[in-house]
Amino acid sequence: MPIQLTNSLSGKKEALVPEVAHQVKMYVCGPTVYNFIHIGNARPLVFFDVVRRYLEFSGFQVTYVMNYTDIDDKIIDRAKIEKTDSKTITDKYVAEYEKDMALLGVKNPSRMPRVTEHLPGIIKLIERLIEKEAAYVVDGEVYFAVRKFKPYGKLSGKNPDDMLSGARVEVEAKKRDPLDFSLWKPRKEASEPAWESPWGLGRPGWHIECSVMAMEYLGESFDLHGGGMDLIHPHHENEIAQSEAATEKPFAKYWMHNNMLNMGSEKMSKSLGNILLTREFIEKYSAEILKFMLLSGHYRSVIDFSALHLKESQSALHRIYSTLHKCEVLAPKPINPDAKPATEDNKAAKAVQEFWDKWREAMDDDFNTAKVMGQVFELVRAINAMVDRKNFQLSSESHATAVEFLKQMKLLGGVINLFQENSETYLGVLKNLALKERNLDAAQIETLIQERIEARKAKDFAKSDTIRKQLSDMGIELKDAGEITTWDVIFTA
RNA sequence: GGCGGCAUAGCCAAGUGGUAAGGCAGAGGUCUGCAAAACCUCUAUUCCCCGGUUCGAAUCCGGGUGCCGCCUCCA
Repeated sequence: MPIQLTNSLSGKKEALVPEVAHQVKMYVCGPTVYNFIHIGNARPLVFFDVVRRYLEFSGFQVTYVMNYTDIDDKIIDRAKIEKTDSKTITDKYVAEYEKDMALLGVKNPSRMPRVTEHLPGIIKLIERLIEKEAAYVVDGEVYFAVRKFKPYGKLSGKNPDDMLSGARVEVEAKKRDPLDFSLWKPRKEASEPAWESPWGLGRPGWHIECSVMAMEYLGESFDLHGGGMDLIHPHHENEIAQSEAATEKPFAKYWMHNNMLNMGSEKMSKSLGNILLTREFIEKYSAEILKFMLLSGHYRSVIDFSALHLKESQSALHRIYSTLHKCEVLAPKPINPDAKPATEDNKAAKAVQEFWDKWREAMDDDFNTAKVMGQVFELVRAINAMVDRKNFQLSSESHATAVEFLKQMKLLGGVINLFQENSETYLGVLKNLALKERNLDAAQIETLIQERIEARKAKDFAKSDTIRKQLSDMGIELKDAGEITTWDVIFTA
């Protein structure tokens, strides 16, 4: 069964058949490097990394290109604010972006080219378009002639004739048609970064860079182009127009678009100001929860970010890690040769066995990570039923299941970029984050717990309960498993 | 105004013709000194509304309604 994906170009699910067998060439629009990224920006970063990982896992050799847009008005503005030059700004935020990628555990794309390194290619492509009369020059500015490219609108479904009515199309006297967009802009101020070109000093427009960099590293036709849904028009539509007008070949065969992340039922965006920085989120709640939230919904659905949603995700993810933890503890323990397998053992063994096919089937079907999460929880329940039953003894069967469970989860985790952490570490990190947030001290908690253990031994339950109440008021939850008492931090929204 | 997308329980969320996954929250039970955790059971006769196609629809078609996105920089 080949991998199916929803192609925005056709609006339908299609089988992924790359141009060259066993190789996928993919391009995803990267960041404009003038600021830290917010968690909405993290969505395509995390999702397309999963796409790449799953393709590689499925045996494809993937060439993954993600660009840095390091020429842009906002960069120039930012440089003014920080009283420095564009290069300093872009270098800084490229480094910060890479830090965020590392924190998210996102694999480095095969290439991360920058626009400033591709001026010759950009100029060459613009010249090619002018030769073909798909573009024209007016006073040092080069425009793409949208009407010359007949299929314009094939990705977004927008008809050029409809686009003018009621739309906010910028009317510029220099343009032959209001829909035409800029390929090359002349320099306005001496302080702006600018490059020599046949049309004078200036810089490239926004869209042309992606066409050039994609073609440079992937060829004039390649397999998969990704990005956020908000880029469909005009950015991706324009990429298609420029590229196909120049090469007269299909640009990308498949287009995939992730939906938005909303905050307060509006798109999270820098211009609206309703943002939460990826860095802040990770410091406060961990990267794991962010990834879990992003992958718990289908990539084509809107995710509404809220405190409640966050809390639910924390609890849910905690459940998975607790089960991983149980099995990690069990794995090195000696097997009881007298233990006989119980019904729960058989059920769990079967669940683990079937898991492998199930999650791959879900991933084959348009990268349905949300469905995979459901499957994970079903498996978790089966494992819990085995491990937590009364009089559990580690039979060779249950031991094998626990070990296989860990193995399968690591395998899946390697694909969806989750569950890679040692559960002890993960749960510990969560605790520390929560303690820090509440200004609590772990040593103090341990002391109280020790006192309670003593009280319980002495059957002084009144004192034991007082201490437990005291801890619960601090947001600490106790779990007694026989002689052993562990603790957790209660999540708050 | 045009073009996309979405609408499933208190909340989050899978499910594109065969009779509603999963998670969170809640209720009861097992376990426990009592709890918590875990497990078991329960919690949408019904999938925004109205028509239609079909033996059969949350799923397909037509018409509404509502929300989001894009048409300006945006993942």
